[in-house]
Amino acid sequence: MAVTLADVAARAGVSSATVSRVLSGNYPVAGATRSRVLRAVDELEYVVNGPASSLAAASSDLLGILVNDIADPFFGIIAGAVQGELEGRTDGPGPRKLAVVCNTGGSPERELTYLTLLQRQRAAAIVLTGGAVEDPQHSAALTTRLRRLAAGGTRIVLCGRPPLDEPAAATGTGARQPGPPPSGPELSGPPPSGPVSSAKPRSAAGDRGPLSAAHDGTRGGVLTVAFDNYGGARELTEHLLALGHRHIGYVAGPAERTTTRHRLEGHRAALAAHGGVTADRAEQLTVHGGGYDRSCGYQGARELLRRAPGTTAVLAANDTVALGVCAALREMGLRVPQDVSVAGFDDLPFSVDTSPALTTVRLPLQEAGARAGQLALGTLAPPPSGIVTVRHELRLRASTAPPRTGG
Amino acid sequence: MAVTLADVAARAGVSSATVSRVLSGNYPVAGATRSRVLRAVDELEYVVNGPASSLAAASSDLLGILVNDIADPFFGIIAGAVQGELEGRTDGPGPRKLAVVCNTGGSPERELTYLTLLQRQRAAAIVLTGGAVEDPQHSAALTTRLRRLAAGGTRIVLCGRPPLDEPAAATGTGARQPGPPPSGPELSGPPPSGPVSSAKPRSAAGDRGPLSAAHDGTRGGVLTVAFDNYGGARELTEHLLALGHRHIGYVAGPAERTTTRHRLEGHRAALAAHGGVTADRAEQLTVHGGGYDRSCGYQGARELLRRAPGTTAVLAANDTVALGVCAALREMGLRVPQDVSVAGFDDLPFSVDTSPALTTVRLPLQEAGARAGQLALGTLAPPPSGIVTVRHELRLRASTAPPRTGG
DNA sequence: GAGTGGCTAGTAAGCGCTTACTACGCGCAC
DNA sequence: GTGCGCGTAGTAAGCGCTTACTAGCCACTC
Repeated sequence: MAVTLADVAARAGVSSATVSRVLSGNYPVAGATRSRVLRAVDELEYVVNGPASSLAAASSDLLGILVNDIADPFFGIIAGAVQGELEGRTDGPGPRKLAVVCNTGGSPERELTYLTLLQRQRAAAIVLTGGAVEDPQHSAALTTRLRRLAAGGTRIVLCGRPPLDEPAAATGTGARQPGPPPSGPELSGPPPSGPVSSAKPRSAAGDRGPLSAAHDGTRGGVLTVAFDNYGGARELTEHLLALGHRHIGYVAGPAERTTTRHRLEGHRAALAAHGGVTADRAEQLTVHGGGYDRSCGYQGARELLRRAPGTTAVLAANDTVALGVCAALREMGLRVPQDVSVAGFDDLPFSVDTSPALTTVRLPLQEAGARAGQLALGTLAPPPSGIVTVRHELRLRASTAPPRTGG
Repeated sequence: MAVTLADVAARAGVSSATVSRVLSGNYPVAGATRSRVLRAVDELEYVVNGPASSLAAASSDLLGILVNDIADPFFGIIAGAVQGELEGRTDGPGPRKLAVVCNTGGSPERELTYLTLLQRQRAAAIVLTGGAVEDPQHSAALTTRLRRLAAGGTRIVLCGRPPLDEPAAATGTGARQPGPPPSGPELSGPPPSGPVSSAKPRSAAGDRGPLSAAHDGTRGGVLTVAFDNYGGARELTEHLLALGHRHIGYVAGPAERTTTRHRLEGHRAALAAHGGVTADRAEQLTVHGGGYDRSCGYQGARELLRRAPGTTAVLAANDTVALGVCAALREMGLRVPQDVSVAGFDDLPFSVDTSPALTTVRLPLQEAGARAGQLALGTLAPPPSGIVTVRHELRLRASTAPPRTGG
């Protein structure tokens, strides 16, 4: 049924080895022979058998991308950018590598399951995007898993989640570590090595054998493209404080996610630095949602305003959540920003078009995805630290304004 | 380095055939043996070699999904739903099949390229989502290609694009065929077979040999989950007409897409049926954008209002475009809906939260994706026609209202 | 007590491709 | 003229898994 290499070889009057060489182009073949082969390929409409090829060559041209929610543009943009990089590398006619996008739904089990599936396919690289779940047991399992994959030659890139050695991921205790006070939002700054996890108990699961030195970068060869969620949130809160707000609510994402934690910690840090708000009060003004979607924002805002009717500003876990917050406020008869200011995070495409336009923190998702793709492909040499940090940027728009009364 | 079947077999004291059987579970193995094998698998952390397995079994567990824009929630939702179906089939621990999401960016060439890539991987099924490009040459090439893949045993499902036999896809002439006047928006109506392409020139490319009867369904085994873009747009326009609007602008999507054409034709049909608007006028009030994104809506609205300042309502190609339209109107000092009514299409999650909330046509993307996934997996028996049509539903919200003056 | 059939498990032949190794032919230097 | 080396192309040994076929074992039956 299917046309094989041998068929093409017969038609071109050469051996199958020659055909293989022509197609992979990694061996000198005389011009005449080459074109004869190519013609035969064309005439027979031959399409390489990927599995056979992967088996023989012990490698595949699959690249896995794990996302928490494929319907969320946040991930769509990143995934699209990663794929864009695959196309750049046109080793022949069109892209050679294929991206496998896996929707984990934020579930640790599925994350692990997909990792296995990808490993089974012998994926050449895997990019894990978005916040990680902070369950210590899962973190340990995941870390071990990723390290082993990396040691086995699979390129692993984390995009938008903390590097593997980050305290919360490598520590066995259940206690939450303080957020990372990044040295700055700059591109590929030096690793914040110093104060990080001094008493690190070498991860819970048995670390069998010395993880052979992987391609490059430290941290067992697991590369990272990091967002400065902490810094972004802090700046955003500082903006609100500067406007005069003192009753700032926070509708956070799911409690056990790194992204949630870092943003929240940045927020709290700004509050603490300013001094006008007690930790207790800040705690009271924080509501955790079950996800990063619109309805969480809606419910979160209602809960928040019930707890603290005097709230004059609401920070949302991200732009989508902010949308829900706005809807709830509007429904309660509160105007944005006259009665309550609202700010999001991420600066998704729609955020500039909401009314009022949303104040938010722009994360260069496109760029982050591209970088992650390059790291995964080996196109971009990773910095010594193995960590590339991308810039964020405050986007001040119409949804935030000074509070009506002085605060 | 890698653990193989043989290693597991040795450890369990059985032959590799037995291990294979335990893992695939398609052959009786004594309980004791099975558990011994399973333990060995566990201890060795064995992960099947997918390529080898696919090669030997002449099948793979990859399912391809082609989308026009992965950053667009429209596609994200569909893709997510398709993947959801894969997980349902837990033949073992977790999902067995893997979804490969390919971002074509709406480019015909890339569509073909990805098809080749998927064919190379011997994907078990391929789902093509979203509107198709109507270039006759490309259509012919695509049709031939899909038919051949289907004949070769790959399940092909079109989701949100017309069935293969639809006039514009099978005709060699450049002339645009009239839009499909669907019998109704009901689930799996009979195929509108009759009047379709009588003088069909058997497609441009050489149709070698009789396409062997594929699994099921007509149309060469290519299944379809269809949206009634035509009907939805017509109803939406009827709604506007009923409100009293007579100057209805249309900011359409890219001209050469089936989705664009069908929606536009539905719109025009409503106008024609109503009688109050001439075809010329309708033509004048139509602006084509270069894509389905926000900026196209923004520019389109500006262009439209320049051409026809008296416009009292604007229909957008989809919700995202509608967002851009609203932004442009707002910028021009026009209020929605007091000065100009705006309506979208698709009913994406954010549409209920815009302000004003967007009137639109709800497309059950989730359901469509799920059905497409089921068809691709063979879980859902396709109707005789091979076409499943999903319901749409008008969502009347705050962005549409009667025009200020009587029209 | 030999025959029969139902379970299990092993044997081994590929699946289609890659690639180390080998073979051939020809020009050039000695 | 012989030898060497380079540029090409063929040979064939796997890659790790699936599966048809075969074989052993045991409980029954006639």
